[in-house]
Amino acid sequence: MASRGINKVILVGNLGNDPEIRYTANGGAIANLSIATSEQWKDRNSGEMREKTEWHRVVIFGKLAEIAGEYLRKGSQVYLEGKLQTRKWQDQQGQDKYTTEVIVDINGVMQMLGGGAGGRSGGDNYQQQSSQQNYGQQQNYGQQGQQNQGGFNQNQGGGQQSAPQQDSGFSDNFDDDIPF
Amino acid sequence: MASRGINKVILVGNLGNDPEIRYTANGGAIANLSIATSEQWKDRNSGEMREKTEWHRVVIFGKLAEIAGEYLRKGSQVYLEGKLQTRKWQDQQGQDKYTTEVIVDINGVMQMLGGGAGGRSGGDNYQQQSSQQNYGQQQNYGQQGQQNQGGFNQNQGGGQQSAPQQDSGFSDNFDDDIPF
Amino acid sequence: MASRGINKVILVGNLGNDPEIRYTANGGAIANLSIATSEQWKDRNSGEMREKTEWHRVVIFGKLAEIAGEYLRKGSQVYLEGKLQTRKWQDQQGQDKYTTEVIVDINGVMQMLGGGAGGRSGGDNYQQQSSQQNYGQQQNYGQQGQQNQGGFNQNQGGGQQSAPQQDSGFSDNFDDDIPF
Amino acid sequence: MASRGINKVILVGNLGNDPEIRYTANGGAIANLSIATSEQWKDRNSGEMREKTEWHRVVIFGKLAEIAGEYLRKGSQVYLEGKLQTRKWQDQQGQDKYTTEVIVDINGVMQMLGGGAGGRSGGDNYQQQSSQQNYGQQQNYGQQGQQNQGGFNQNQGGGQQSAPQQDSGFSDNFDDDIPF
DNA sequence: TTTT
DNA sequence: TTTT
Repeated sequence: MASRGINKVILVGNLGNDPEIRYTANGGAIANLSIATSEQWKDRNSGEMREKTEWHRVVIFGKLAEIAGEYLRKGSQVYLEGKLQTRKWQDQQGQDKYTTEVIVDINGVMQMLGGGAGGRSGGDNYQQQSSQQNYGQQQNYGQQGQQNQGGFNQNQGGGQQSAPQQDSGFSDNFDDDIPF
Repeated sequence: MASRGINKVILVGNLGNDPEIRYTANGGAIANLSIATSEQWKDRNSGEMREKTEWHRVVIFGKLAEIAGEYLRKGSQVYLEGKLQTRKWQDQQGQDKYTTEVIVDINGVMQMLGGGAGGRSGGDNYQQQSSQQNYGQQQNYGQQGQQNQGGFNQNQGGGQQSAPQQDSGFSDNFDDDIPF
Repeated sequence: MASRGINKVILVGNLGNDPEIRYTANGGAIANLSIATSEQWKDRNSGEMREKTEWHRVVIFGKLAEIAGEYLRKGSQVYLEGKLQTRKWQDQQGQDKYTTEVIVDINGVMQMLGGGAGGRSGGDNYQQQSSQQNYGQQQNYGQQGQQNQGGFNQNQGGGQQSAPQQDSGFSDNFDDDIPF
Repeated sequence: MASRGINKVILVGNLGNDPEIRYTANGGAIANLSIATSEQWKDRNSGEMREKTEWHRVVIFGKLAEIAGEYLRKGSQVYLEGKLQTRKWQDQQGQDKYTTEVIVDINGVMQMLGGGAGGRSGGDNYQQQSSQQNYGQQQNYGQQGQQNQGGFNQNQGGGQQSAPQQDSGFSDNFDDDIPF
């Protein structure tokens, strides 16, 4: 997982809608969130307060996606840490379009924050651990040996299926299942 | 304000106590916060969940300190962005002691988050300096106008006194007023 | 400048091209950068190393834009801190297009890093506004004149005492004082 | 690895000395770094430039520690991402002492940056992956005991399939594959 | 103790 | 289009 560069996004905002959850052929969860952050300032001419809201498209993978689907609702406040990714696609007219999203994958962080409309108050922070490229490796986490058994798979869900499934999902069916 | 290096801390946590507010001779506010962040994990041997709480000493200056004093309470959840700073001091026995704090000054960010015990739900994000007054400008950039006159002082409080006061406080009475 | 939410991007990457600099009618500088970050990983099936590069559109305002134009070149490595912003525009066919950019404005941070193709090694970190030590400078913000018209130029380089003083230091003596 | 709160430190700075590397009984590497970040500003009274350097104690675990030991030198510039941790200890007089460190563990990030005195220019970013299961371990680092004795070696280099495989890739072919 |  |  060596990389040249840092590509990090940190958002604290509220969901504009309930999360949209879908699954890859391999059972990996993917959650799409629309997150609002807003800024207010006093207009220098009118002296009135103005506000601008920025909407962020967030795509969450794996266990975090499941948690998002279960606990986040329209209005929920959430902390998210991910990376920027731009994907190209064609609309119905065959026109090239580009969409930039915040990807919260196995390296990302999600923390539910209190006070959202639909959210549970308080909230836990989940970190998927390990990195996107390591999927294959995570697969075996806790499978043998003593150490850390119960490590990843427990965090990630049931019977060490979760991460692996997801991984397969990503590598095998990525093109078909995920629209970016 | 050129600098070599980046020194940034980002915390999301809860106050262990009400903020302690004090003022410099020049009226600048200083807030001391004790912030808890905690981590949970499953012990690999026992399989039990374990938890560790880390306590952070946070020192906030200026307008943000005033806001902290007014709106944050024991239990409040808050987002903070500041920098690390270690100061040396002597205890009563003349022993050297070092304390590392997270400094949230004019470059820092504070955002109250919903759901804290004492906190107001929801919460606004305050950034001490500059900034958002200029957002309108960015949109208009190049359009001019007299915009943002009164910029900083408006952000910082009344009659452009705030930041200046604070500034004086820091430069003139720093040694006397602030114990680090 | 209260806001609900945090919208923060941190990038460390290399410029794909020389910065493109332009100026507003009021003399405010704007720099457009194309920044690459890349990830490498070992493919779990083939065992081969794979790499994916992400390109980021970065727009820098004000004094930082001037510094970028002067010191950054194709290949330079840079640390950037800004916010996400998506703008809508129409192409020649009148089709709606959306572009997401990383905005490095008066709240942003830029630090040149050593080792880039075109960059000088070493490098200083510039933060557009103030910092704790700059209190005195901020002091005068908005106090007189048409300051800050034209977006950033006044905050950052105009005739004021405050930030400008500091800025003058940078803009006037940059070549002499700063070794990169 | 659920947690309440975010505890994140981001540093870009230079090493004041060569890294100090040690190993746990289980072969896990631990690197201690002393990292400088500095700020400059123009004194508002004297008009002179002033500078303040902050020194950060950084403790790196696991594979990243090995890489630090191999590639970082006094003067090297590095990007680090970790968490704050304060530990209590007694000096020879039995006095309680507290030391706050930046912990770069399996959730941390390290990226070597170009231009350092001892560093090779360029540099790759390493992310250890995986997570908080290791927190308990960090407490024991170097002391051994049973838990995570060896710190990360199990996660990162022991007999497991998962992460270790990946790690092997890096440790075995590092010199050949990675050009820094 | 670094770096500029 | 960068970098390694």
